[in-house]
Amino acid sequence: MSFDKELINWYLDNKRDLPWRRTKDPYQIWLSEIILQQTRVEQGKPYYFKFLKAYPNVLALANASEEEVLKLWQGLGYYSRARNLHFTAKYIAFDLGGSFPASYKELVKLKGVGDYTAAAIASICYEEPQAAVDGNVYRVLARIFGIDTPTNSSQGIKEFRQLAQKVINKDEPANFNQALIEFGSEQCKPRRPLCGSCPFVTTCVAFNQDRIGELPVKLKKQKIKKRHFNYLVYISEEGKTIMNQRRGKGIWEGLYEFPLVETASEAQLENLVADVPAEYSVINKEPVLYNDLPVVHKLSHQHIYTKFWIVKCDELPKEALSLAEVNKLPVPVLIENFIDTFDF
DNA sequence: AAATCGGGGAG
DNA sequence: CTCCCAGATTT
Repeated sequence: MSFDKELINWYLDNKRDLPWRRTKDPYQIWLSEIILQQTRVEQGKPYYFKFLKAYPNVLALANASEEEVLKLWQGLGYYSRARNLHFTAKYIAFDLGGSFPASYKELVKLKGVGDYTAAAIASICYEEPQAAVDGNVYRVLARIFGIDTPTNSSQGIKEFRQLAQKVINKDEPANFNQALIEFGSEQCKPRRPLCGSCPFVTTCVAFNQDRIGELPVKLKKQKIKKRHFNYLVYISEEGKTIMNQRRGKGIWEGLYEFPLVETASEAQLENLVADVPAEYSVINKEPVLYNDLPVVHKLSHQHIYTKFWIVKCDELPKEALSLAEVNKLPVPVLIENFIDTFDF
């Protein structure tokens, strides 16, 4: 039997009952695909339910505020996804009259929708034969067809997409694409794949050449940078504090945090006070270090060593917020964890 | 072409 | 600890 039909048969016998597999509504498929970018299914599920409940359709999402969307996205990471999701919802609702783009060519123009996501939506919702190549697909194709081009190189991206496009089943691209992804996730797993029950074991190049552990090939990852964050947690007598929104490029764009003083190395009280910006001159008492050991917040490309400094003061500017107001703001997990453990 | 952007689970 | 997850965008 041909590769595509064998794969689809495997899928029909083994596919999981996932919530977004019960619909072909482009809004719901789009939402699920954005949430699942670089995100495990089990991590994304609760967010999919939350978003669908809060925003049942694209107009509801379009009518929300960006801050509200970011708050719902809090904890999922890669927050540009949430901002692009909201931007695109407004574009579809208000500029396209609420009707979703219905082809790969149009879908890929949407902000936050790249090659993979456009192909996924086009195939699942409209049965357009466009290969959706994600991390799972790279792994399956690299092993079965014995391809050692690095999957994250320009060559590899082009080569794997061409191969996927060549072997796709054009009669049922929705099933084929999801089958390839599901197969990579559940059968041809990164470590210890289930070769003993694999329908392609006789033809799989990697298995027959004993190269399962070598494929797929990925280029080395970048070095992790260390950063030192000092958060000034102001507390007024009426229990209010100061929060700022992160602007510009960089991590956590659009999220809120306490006034931040970043230092080149771990700060001590003496060199910290000298670095406190003038706009926080309301300080009338010295910062008191809350955590003796810096909290290490580990991201995929940087480690953030964090010290929280408590600054008790008589009064704060009008923009100071109560704890109830703080809890409505979207914040990074690092800040959320602090707020949860600190007794205001 | 390479860097950047989160957080968490698995081994 | 390392790897990687239903990738996209910017530099």
